[in-house]
Amino acid sequence: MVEVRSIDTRERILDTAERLFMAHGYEGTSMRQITSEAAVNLAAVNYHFGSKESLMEEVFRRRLDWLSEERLRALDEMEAQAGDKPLKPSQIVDAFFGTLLRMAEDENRGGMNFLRLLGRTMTEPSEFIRAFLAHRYVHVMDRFKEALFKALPDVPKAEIVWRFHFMLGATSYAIAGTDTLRLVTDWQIEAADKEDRLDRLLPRLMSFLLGGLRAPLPQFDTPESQEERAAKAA
Amino acid sequence: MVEVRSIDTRERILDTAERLFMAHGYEGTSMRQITSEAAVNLAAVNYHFGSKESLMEEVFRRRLDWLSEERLRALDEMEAQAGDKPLKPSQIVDAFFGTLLRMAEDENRGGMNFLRLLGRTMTEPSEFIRAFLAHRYVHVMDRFKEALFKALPDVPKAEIVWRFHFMLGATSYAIAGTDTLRLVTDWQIEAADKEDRLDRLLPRLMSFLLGGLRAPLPQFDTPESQEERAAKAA
DNA sequence: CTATGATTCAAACGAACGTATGAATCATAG
DNA sequence: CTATGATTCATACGTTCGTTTGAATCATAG
Repeated sequence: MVEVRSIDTRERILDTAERLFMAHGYEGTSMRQITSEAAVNLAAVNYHFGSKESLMEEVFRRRLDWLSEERLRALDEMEAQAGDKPLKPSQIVDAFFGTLLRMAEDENRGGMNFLRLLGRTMTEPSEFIRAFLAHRYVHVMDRFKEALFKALPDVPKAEIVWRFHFMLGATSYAIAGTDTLRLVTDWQIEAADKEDRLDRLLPRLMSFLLGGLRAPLPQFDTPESQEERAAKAA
Repeated sequence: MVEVRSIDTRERILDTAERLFMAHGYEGTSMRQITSEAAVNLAAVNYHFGSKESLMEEVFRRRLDWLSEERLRALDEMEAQAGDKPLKPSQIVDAFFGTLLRMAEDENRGGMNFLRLLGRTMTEPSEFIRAFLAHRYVHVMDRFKEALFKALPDVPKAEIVWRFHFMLGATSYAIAGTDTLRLVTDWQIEAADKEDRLDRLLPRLMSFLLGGLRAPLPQFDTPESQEERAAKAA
């Protein structure tokens, strides 16, 4: 067989790059940092991946290909069980965001580290990686969009797309989480250990996402009239 | 008077840096790009600001000092008018996030460009700028946290902090908006012009945020029991 | 054992980076 | 008009960047 030494090297590079890209960003991480911490030669990245950009793409591909399949599998199962009936919004949200967060519990699939890298990258201005993600996983987004359209037939499609977008943002921050949260508060929220925090994050986030997804529709007028509706709904 | 030529130079550098930091990130933007596009000498940044890091801090300080005052002023007015009674959550959310989005309509205060830079920076791993923001504006966050605690006395404080955090994330994505949204959908949401989109964004976001903020509390158990509650509440 | 292709290695490349320097140029006060 | 301090300028410094090269080393097939 070919590739005996190389598999270890490739994986070690990917693991290290994933960690450093998360900690310092793409531009802020140098090839020398990666290869040094991975204990491989400087030229190894270019040999195995071709370039720094291709390495970044592979870091994402390794995790997201699996995640996308899991998300679609979860959605397929639910739709098969529901038959003709539309899914509940909570099912769709769980298939998408729940599958993502449950991925964080599996250290072999990148754990929290990769999720935080993902969340940060979505807002980061790295043109090439955003273009890569957009083209490679657009079909997953489309499937979930369509599912939400069917589940919420009375809500304008534009509104659903926007709220899906808002949910992505909330989730991104939820994942980046512990660090950014210190910006909001210096007060110790919970002394619980990491496992516990992760267990509690999913229910917390799901409640928030579903509340936002099913909120009364905006009226596109003065804030006062919106306030009236909100007060009435409460 | 001193500083006649320098005021123009300073402002031109800040404007250009703001735009380029938004487009390519902090690490991805070079001093030579900034000074070249601002039509000033390469040494001008170090002369006027001392270093690239200090320039970045000034880019934020110039906008956020004003924004923080506006936010606190809005909150002060509402609390004065409410007397002893707690504010409505929608008022607090509008004072914080509404003030932010209305800032985007004022091109003299940075417009959408700065807001997108801000949103991206919150998830970006630039240690020094995150630390700067955390220390300089922590008192604003604390004021709004306390206001939410009073407005929602039955909701655990930890839950409020988390939901405030989720709201920040949703807003960050809402602002980054138009670009990232193409990742969610290639389909043309609205052909409306920029002004119109901005007008509609605030009501859309406010509905979502308030829906999330007032969602039923999570129970930290199985997803099934959460689904039951969600169905009952709908 | 030997040949072959895959992988690793040390070293170097040119380019771009942030910063520093000292002279030139400007605006203004006396 | 002249002196002074603020600002601009061209240029260079030392460092680090991503990438390339060609030889050395390895694992395996014949």
